Amino acid sequence: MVRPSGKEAMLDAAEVVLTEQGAWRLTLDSVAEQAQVSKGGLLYHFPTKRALLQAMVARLMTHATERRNERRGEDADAAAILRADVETSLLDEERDLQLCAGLISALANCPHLKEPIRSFHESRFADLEALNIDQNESAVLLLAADGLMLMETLNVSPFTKEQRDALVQTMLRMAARLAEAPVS
Amino acid sequence: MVRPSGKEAMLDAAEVVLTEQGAWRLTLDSVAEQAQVSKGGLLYHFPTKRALLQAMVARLMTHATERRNERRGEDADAAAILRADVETSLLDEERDLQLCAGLISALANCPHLKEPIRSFHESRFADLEALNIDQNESAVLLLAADGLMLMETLNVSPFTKEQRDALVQTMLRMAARLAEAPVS
DNA sequence: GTTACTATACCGACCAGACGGTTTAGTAAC
DNA sequence: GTTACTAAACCGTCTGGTCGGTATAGTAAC
Repeated sequence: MVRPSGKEAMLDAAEVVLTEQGAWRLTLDSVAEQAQVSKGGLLYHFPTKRALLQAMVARLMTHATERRNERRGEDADAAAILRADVETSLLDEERDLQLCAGLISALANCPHLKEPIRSFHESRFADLEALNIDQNESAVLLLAADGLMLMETLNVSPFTKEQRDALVQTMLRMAARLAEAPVS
Repeated sequence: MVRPSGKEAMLDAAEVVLTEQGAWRLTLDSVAEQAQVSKGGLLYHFPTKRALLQAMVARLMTHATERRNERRGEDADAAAILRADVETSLLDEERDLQLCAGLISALANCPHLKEPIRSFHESRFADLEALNIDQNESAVLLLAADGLMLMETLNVSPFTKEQRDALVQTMLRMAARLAEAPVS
């Protein structure tokens, strides 16, 4: 039987456990079970739990960056980029929300593992500088999208579906307005 | 000696542990130690850990609501209310940030304990309805403040101090503009 | 004023289970 | 022989929770 270097499969399994069972059940045993691998096999590739978490964050941020770049396209103008960034923040799939929620608590006690996440956001906001639009107001708009996403992730969003839809429409309208306005 | 009904002192202790040691160290033992009480004494007042968490959330939300109402004052106009809400979101004390971060992970695995938090936010946004300003744009502004706060809480904020200051100024400027603009 | 009882508040030893991690012995493909 | 595992026992630690007991204060009959 061909072994496709089970590392990726193990990371997949860890994501499944994280989304379906939460951060408190993300144990070496449960990840190994989900990956249909022995605990020893798991620890062969990730010598500590921290190493596993680190690899998970790295892969997730790589994927997030790829997805963002996809959605932006190649030669997009300011309006398209702003809109893409707002839309990318507003994770629509339940799985992504749960994954994000899981990550937040899984990484709560090892702050320096969150550096890739911080740096991901840094590049997001840095990209606004090249855009000939009001950077601060644009950043506020992106922050609002992030805020809504985080509230939903943490399950404390107070909005009904209708209210949420209206908010998203408003954000997209504001994005268009910002892209057209002159730099202040 | 007057007995101050140790319950409040125990909740104080739990907050200290949460801010200073994080959610993973928020154990019955460490709370009892911090409160200078035996574990049995702690469990006498809070029969389960969940009950302790619930009491913590309840007290924190009560305090948060009080603080928000204080900052708003009595007969504030739309501009003052918007500004107060933005400023209240942007927790400036390190302790509040850590407390919030701790809560987030402490409550990660018991979602229904977060209902008081959701309801706190609900009332925040519902108050915008009485204000004769654009509700959606105002909500977007508040969300941006929440987004910045949550990023700082989760320790993934990509902004320098100068960038953050500029963002806050921009939010306050947007608040003033919104309060003056007619309802769309 | 002693005895009997109750309620409140608390102590601290103990327990069963889970967890991260180690170790050992073995397998099987290349 | 190296790489990539399996299987299972095991260790030390920590955790939430239980349980029997204790200290103090108050009540009230006698």
